[in-house]
Order: sequence, then structure tokens, then C-alpha cells
Amino acid sequence: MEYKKTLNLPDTAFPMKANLAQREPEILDFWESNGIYRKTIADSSKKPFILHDGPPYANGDIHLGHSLNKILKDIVVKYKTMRGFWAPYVPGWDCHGQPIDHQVEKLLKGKEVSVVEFRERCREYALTYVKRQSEEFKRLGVRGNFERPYLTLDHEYEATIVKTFATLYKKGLIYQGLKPVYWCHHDQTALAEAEIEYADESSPSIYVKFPLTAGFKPLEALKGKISIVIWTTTPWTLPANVAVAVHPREEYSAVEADGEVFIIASRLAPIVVEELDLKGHKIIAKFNGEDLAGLRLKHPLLEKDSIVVTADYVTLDQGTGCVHIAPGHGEEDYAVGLEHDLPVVMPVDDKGVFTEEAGIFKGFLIWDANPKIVDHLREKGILLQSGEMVHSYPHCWRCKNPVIFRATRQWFVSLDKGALRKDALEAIRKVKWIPPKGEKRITAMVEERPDWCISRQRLWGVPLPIFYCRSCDEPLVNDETLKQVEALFRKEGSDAWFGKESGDILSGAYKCEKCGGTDFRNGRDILDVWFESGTSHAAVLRTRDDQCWPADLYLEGSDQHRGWFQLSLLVSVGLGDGAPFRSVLTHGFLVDGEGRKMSKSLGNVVDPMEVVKRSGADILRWWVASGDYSSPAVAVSQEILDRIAESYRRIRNTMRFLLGNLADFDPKTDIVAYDDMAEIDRWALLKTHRLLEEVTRDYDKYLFYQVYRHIYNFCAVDISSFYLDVQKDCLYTALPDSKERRSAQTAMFEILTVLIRIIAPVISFTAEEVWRFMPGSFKDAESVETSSWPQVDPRYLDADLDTKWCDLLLIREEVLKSLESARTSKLIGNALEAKVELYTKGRVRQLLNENKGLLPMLFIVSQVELNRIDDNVPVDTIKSDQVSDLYIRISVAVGEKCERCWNFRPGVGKDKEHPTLCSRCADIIRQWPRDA
RNA sequence: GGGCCCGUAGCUCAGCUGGUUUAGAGCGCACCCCUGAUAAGGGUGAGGUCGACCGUUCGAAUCGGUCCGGGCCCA
Repeated sequence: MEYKKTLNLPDTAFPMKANLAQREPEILDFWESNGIYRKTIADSSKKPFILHDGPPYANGDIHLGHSLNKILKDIVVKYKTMRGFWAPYVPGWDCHGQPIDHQVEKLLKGKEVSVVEFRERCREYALTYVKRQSEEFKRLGVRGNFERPYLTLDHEYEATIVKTFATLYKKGLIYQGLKPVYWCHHDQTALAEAEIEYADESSPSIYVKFPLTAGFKPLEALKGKISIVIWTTTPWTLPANVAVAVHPREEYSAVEADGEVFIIASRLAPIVVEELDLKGHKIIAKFNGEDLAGLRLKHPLLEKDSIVVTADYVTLDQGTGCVHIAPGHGEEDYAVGLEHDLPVVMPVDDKGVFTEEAGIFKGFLIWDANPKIVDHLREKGILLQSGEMVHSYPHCWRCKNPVIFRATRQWFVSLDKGALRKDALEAIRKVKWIPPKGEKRITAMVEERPDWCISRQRLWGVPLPIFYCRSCDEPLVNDETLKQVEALFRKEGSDAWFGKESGDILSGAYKCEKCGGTDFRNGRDILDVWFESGTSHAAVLRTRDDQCWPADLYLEGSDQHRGWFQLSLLVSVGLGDGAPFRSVLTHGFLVDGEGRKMSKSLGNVVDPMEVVKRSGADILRWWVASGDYSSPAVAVSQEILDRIAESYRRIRNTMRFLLGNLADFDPKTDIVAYDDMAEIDRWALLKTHRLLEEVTRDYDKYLFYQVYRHIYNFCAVDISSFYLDVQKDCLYTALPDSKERRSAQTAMFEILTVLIRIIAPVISFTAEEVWRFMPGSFKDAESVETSSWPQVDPRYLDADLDTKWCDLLLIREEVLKSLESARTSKLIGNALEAKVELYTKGRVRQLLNENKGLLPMLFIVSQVELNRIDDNVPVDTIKSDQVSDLYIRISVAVGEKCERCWNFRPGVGKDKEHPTLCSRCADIIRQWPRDA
């Protein structure tokens, strides 16, 4: 019993149970109090690697999508740092914008406050969430400059936004135009999508005919009698009509009734004919929508023409398949207008009242004009049918009145007036897209996107730096005014715009170019937040001393092909700088175990902070690494997280076992030279450095799930189930300072040293924890975060050794199968109770013979006997089906069980001094160090 | 409805420039061993008509088409 004390059993205080939820905060403290982030970027002479953070919106707590994104970034930054790059990470936040604006307005519950005070509240709101999210990101283990992040509401940042605007403006890329937006004429304000509530509303439902003003070739004989029929529920938009759209590839019919001809989509004709009660109708011709394109029509209300255009969006689920187009009153209409170069007619003012452009309807509120318009159509004889219909209609979230789509003056960045689109497309080709399919996606988007509308009618944002003439509304914007605004924002922030008059901002005297007026007001529009975040490369990379331009990498969700990637690119290309990034990595979106998107209503949302509290951030980090983020849908579920936690424990225990077996090892004195090491230990070095080589390649390619897989398989298969298991006998029973044991420890020391570093970018907390349990002599830095990436030693990559051990391992597998069947038949329990008899010939025999001494260790059995195949093979042998010329027989080992090493040896009992030991152990005991 | 993309065992991934005979790995699971890594460790085994269908081909998980399911973006 006391012989157990003469074994070198593993010894470490490193806990098996991770208890990450408690331990991780301690490690965070350690990193923080030792300024580890600062130390990683202390040497700015190293080659830079800039991962530029896409700013999350400062609103709400973080969700799992944020975690995926930030952890991926953190893995990259930590890896690059260890590889010797200067890799600062400056987190950012998007602080302005409608959601906060809206939220604050709600919190005010109708209380009136000044613009400046309102904005102050928005700022407080944003900063609250910046702080909150910042703590949450840190808790995930994200390392970076959280002391000084970048915020889009910083004065300097705001100044850069104006400067950027100024440059684009001077290049002629910015212009003013009309675009329809949701408009509440009661509140006289534009509304965002999120501020719309849908409710049922009763509207007129009318069919109107648009007579052709000229002939139509296929129906030349019926000239003057042909009309196109439209259906609408908004008669008041007819004054703004400029066209009628048909679907280019749908079939249309000419329906004759009462000497008149109506053109209607064929599929809808039966319904329409009934609705209009066209008696004795007959279809006299059919054609494609495309054939109708270009036909000129008589405008129903005004003395002008309308025209037929084609549009793919035209649907045939209701109406006539011929859609009245008023680009000033609808998003789709506007798009059709852009495509066909139609004018945006806007005869409705801010209060919802018709202007002169609406002719005789001038002065009427649009809703009041509805019946008058219908009457007028009837009088003109072009109203075919009128009724009422109840449908879902948008309303203002605040005053609950119905809203309208109304074209208003907006500011745009032009894609084609200069060569922005062309240049952007060219820049895209020079960027490395990861995965490559991203390039196709963003290319298609940039090719097709309309001009970028950069003005918004809200309060919480950076104002467009534009003044307007008080008498004629002409904009005042030039080099000088822009410079003054920029300087003002740099000094006081954009709040100053709302607290000052134009006269306080502008030092010179200005004169309106149009009317000569000298009195100006500050514009009320603010910039689209995408313009703000799209300027980050200029505001952050160019201005901070801990950053540089361009970024090596942007890393965001694939939705940012339309968002941040694209707008950053447009701004940067617009500035003449080309792409602000050398490469762009995109990841997919989270879904549950069934592949459904995460949503509150489905109740399948996983809260990252919950996972952290329950299992630890490293579990989340290990999960992030385990999956293929390039898939459009990245799965998370309790089962997946459970699997991950199990796999994590395996890694952790492998490290713990290594630590335990290295307790008495000092690399300075105990390390064994490579040439003197046992072959199996050289094999371990081979596998370790193969792993290192592979994993390094995977990290370089951002294939983290391969990193995960390789590390995991290495720990579970190569090391835990084989190498360490097999080496236990030597480690435990050999003399502590024996060559064979030191050789094994040398290999294990190398395994630990490599392993801890290659896991560090991913499971950083655990790597740091292990680091703290390693003796000082093992370490080259105070933290694994500041240690360096291991180098592959080509000496270890011995191909012959690899081949030979592959063969041995194959034979081992066969032996294990035989041992298992012996176990099943109750011949043995522990493999050490067994003796393995092998019957072989040829190459296999040669291999086994040459390594005879290794075999008991390799199989972890007490005895191995080699026989020639022609020596008469016993009938109870098992023929190997994987290795030719190999027969295996398992029998009970001869001799008694040694009390110390548990091997069965014939010699047990023969030593007088130690009658329960085998001769090997007896010898060892005699040499055992006194103090042990 | 349109654009881009994804779909291999319960889970995470290999294989995919078409051809090693019964499509691989690890985990999980089942059963067993061990109790000197012990809320650990080891072994064996059972799991897949490669989303479905139709083609191209002597031959397809791998190529083409259609459909189904799913994700992002747009409408």
C-alpha cells in the first residue's frame, strides 16, 4: 500500500471543474490591472494589422449576434497580436439615429422640451448604452481600447463628418432632389418606417380609363376609342400622375364593349369585366405588356399626357394590371420614375393641401378633394366604376392620423454624376472578400443601387451643414460656410447648430444667389446615420494615433454588404481614397437548432449574458470557433452549447493532466535533447508541430472551425486516448529523474506550451488560467496574451517516423478490438491482465520484431508474444481484417500482478525485500530518492 | 415576387477539378473496462437512401435543371 507513495502521480492545483462564471471575472481583473491591452500594442514599430470595428447601435443590451461578431473580431486581433503584429482594437458605437430619437420621444410622453434639451437626453441615452454594452463586450473577453472607444457623437468625429460632406459636395457628388417619404400632414413631419402604425381605413375604390392620344398599330382601325384602365384607392394622387405601368411579360387583352376598347391584363379581365359590368364584351386582341410601352395617354385631370411604361413589380392579384404611377406619392412609383426618367410631380404641400400644380383642386385638403376628383372624373366620362373599400392603411404613430407618401426636397449622393459607381466597382475588385462569394453580392448591390439619400427629418443626428435663404429657400453652402461649420462642430459639437442662429455661426456676410436675400436659417435636416458610420475610416483610422489607414480587415454580418461595407466604400471612394479596407470578412446570422431565425415571438432567443452567467464566456467563445460562420445561418441551441461545453472540458482536462505530470519538471535542467528522446515522444512532437502548422494555416485563413476541429481531435485522439494513456506507466512508475520519464515530460512540456498558445485567441480565459498555474520557468511573458506564437520546428516533422507509427497504430487498433472481445467473454477486465500473442509474417513481422520492446506499452498489456504465422496458428486466433498477415490471440498474462505498477510479471514474489513487486519496480524502489 | 447563399449521421465538421470495393472524423448515444487524470480516463459498437425529384454520364454526395426547407438583402 505504501508503494503508492513511490509513484509520480500527477500533481496540480489547477481545478478540473472550470467554474468559469466565477473565475473569468478574476482573470478580467488581472488583464485590466496589468494593462495587458496596452502592452500588446506598446511597440508600434511592428507591422500593423488594423481590424476596424463596425459600430453597433448604442441601444439595448447585446444579443448573441453581437457576441458572434465581437468574438470573431477578438480571435483575429489576439491571433495577429501573438503572430507579432501591432494590432490595436478600437471599439466604436453608432450613437445617433432614429431609434434613440424615437425612444427618447416616447419617454418624454408628450412633454415639450427644447431641441437642445431633447438632444441632450438622446446623448445621455446613447452613452448609457455605450457603457452597458462596453461592459458586456468586455465580459465576453473582448480585448481593446474600451477606455477610449470611438463614438459617432464625438466632436472630432462630427467635424470629420462635415469635412467629408464638404469634400463630396465640392466634387459635385451631392445634389438636392425630390423623393417621397412618409409624411404626416397633421404633424407636418416626415416619418420613418418604424413610426408607422397600420390600421383599417375606408377608401374610395375607382376604375379610371386613360384614353390613348394616338393610334395603336395593332388596333389602328379603332383609333380614338382605345383606353387603358387603371384601378386606385387614392384618387387624390391622380393629379400627380405621370405614367401607367404594365408588367412587361404579362399578357394584356383588348376588350371591346359598347364600341369602346379597354386594355386590361388578360388574367384579370374576367373580374374587371364583371366589376365594370361591360355587357356584350369580347376580346378582340392580345399582346404582351412590353408591346404597350411608350403609348401616350390622356392625363385624367390635367391638360397633359401620361405615358405607358413597364415595371416588373406590377402584380396581378388585384386591379387591372395597369398601375397609375405618381412618383411623388409612392416608393415603387418613385423607383419606376427613376428608371424611366419620369418627372416627380408634387402638387401637395406640407399641410396636405393641393397647390397650384393640382389645377382646379388647389386649396383643398387631399382627403376633402377625393370626392371632388371622383365627381370630376365622372363628369369627364372617364370614371368607369366607383365604390368604397376597407383596407390596411399607414397611420402616424403619434397623432394616429392617416399618413401619405409625399415627395419632399432631399439631399443625395449621386452615383453617376461623377464616377462614383464605376470607381466603387473597381475598388471592390481590389478587395479580398472572405468568403469570396461576398464580392458578387456587393457588386450586384452597387451596380443596381439608386442614388444615396443622405438627408433625414429628425433631431438626433449630425445636421447637414446647409443654410437656406429665408425668403426663397435657396440653399447656401460653399467652401467657406462648410469650413466654419466644421470648426464649430469640432469645438462645440453639432448641438451648436440647434442653439445658434446662422448669424452666430457664419462670420462673413452672404447673399442668396437666387434672390439676393441676406437672411438665412439653419437647415433642419440631419444626415443619414450611414453617412456617419460610413465616414469612420476618415474619422477614426485617419485621426487616431492608435490606428492607421486603410484597415486590413472589416468583419461584420453579411447584411452589411448593403450597409456599412457599401457606404464606407462609397464615402471613401468619393473622397478619392479607394476602398478603406484591404479585406472584408462576413459571417451569417444566428438561427436555432431547427434553422429558424431567432425572434422573441418564437421564443428561441439565446441571451449571451445568460450563457456567460451559466457556463462562462469561454463556452461562448469555443462555440463561436466551432461553427462555420460563413454559412448564411449559424446555429445555436441548448444541445449545441452542451456539446461545446463537453468538448471544452476535454481540452481543459488534457491541459490539467499535462500540468499535473509536469509538476516536477524544470525545462532548464530536465529537458532532453531531441536526438536522445524516446521515439514515441518524438512522435508526440511530430503530431504537435503538425497541429501547429495546420492551425496556423487555419488561423491565417480565418477558418476557425478548422482550428477548433484540429485542436480538439489532437487533444481527444492523439494525446488523451493514445499518447498520454500509453505513457502513464512510464510517467508514474519510472524513477522521477530517469531519462525515459524526462523524455516524456519534454514532449509533454512542448505539447502544453504549444497548446496553450494556440487556444489562447479563442478560449482566452482558460488559456490565461492555465498560464497562471504553469511554473515560471515555463513562461516567456506575464500573460499568455503577451506571449508569442510558437514556431514550427521542421526537425520534428519526420515523415518516416510518421509512416512507421501509422502502421503501429493500425496494429494497435486491431489488438484493442481483440482485447475488447476478450473482455466481453470475461477472460480479462483490465488490459494489463492480458497477454497478446501475435502471429505474423513478412513486413508486419519485421516491423513488430524491430519494435518488440515497445509493444506492451503500446497496447497497455503485460505481455506480448511474437510468433511466426507458419508456426501453426492456434484455432482461437482472430484474423485481422485491416492488417494482412496478422492473427491475434488474447490469453491471461502469466505471473502475478505487481503491487506497484500493476503489470503481471512472472518475477513477482521472487524479490525477498519486496515480495509483492516485479523485479523492475523492486530495482526502482531501491534507487528511489530518500526525500521522495 | 426578385438577387445572393446554404442543406452530408442526434451535434459540429471532412469528402465535392465526378470513379480505392460497404460515404469519413470527433462528440453524443448504447454496452463494457478501470478506479493511480476520478463529477475524470480507456475500449467496442450501433447510427447517414449525402434535403427531394428528374436529367447528363459506363459511373454523381460531387455536374445541370426543377422543387422543398432555411438565412441575408430587396420589393
